[in-house]
Amino acid sequence: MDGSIDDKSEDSPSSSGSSQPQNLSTVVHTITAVPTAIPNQPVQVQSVIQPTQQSVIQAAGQIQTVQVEEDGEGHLVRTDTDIGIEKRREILSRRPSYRKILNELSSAEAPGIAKIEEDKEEEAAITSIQTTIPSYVQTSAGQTIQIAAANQNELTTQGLQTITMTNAGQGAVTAAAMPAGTTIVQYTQGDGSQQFVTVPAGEVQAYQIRAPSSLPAGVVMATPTGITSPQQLAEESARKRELRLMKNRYKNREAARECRRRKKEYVKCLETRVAVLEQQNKTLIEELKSLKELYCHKAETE
DNA sequence: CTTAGTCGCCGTCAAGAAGC
DNA sequence: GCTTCTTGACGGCGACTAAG
Repeated sequence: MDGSIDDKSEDSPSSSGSSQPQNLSTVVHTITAVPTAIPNQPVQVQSVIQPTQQSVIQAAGQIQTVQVEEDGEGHLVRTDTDIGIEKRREILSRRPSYRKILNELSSAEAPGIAKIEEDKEEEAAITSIQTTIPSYVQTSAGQTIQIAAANQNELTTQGLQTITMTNAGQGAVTAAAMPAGTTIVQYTQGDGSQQFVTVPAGEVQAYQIRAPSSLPAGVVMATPTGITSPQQLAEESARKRELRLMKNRYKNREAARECRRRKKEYVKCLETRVAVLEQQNKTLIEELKSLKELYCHKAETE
């Protein structure tokens, strides 16, 4: 069950994401779990959480204050059934991202925890495609052919220096989900990095290399010139679709990596918090013990 | 040595959220 | 409304380990 957390202790302002307690003393909070599948049903949860954790979830989900009453057995029961439930459920239908959670945690926490940086690696990401795709190409014993650019000015404005066409229609390429006979068009940029596009065999000479604005810098679409028949148009659109899918898959691969990294970081952060809290709990228990002893000793002497 | 089970990592897809 | 981002779920793969 995906539950929201609502603070029942003293000053729980649902409006403020900024007024977070800075000390890490243990506070008993009431967790009001809002069932997403069974609406308006009171739930009974009590737990001990930290102020920062509570503030995180408040900030992410903008939780409202809810009425909580104690039932006969000492459980805390949520009793409000009126406005805001739908909205809250809507808000909570998806948990906030790890990036948000961890950044909130970091801002509330001591400065030891680093924030998750925004992605500023767009260029690096595009560079890494060059290290991925060549593995399909280098294993083939393809014939390399130098071709001339159809529009030299256009190419030079894109920073291209050489264009190399690699005839790589062997098994290594077909294993990479490319049709047999597919030709890889490879070109080298000014910085020495390489890019690849796929072109069906037999159509190479009819192609003009261009760089459409919709693609990331450096990725080139190969567009056939003089296509007239519906079949060629269909092939062309299929090719474009495949290229788009390849691009999406690549981006998602990177995104999944990032997501896993953030998740790991988030879990690590939580584990650290658990360790800290356990230690604090220990200390507090010891403190309570010694105070009790002191009090008993004093009472005995009087 | 082989096999089965487990674990961690990865790529992909799909769905929802967020941005424009 | 469309595109991009984020993340859960799923399956595949390799490494490791214990049992036979």
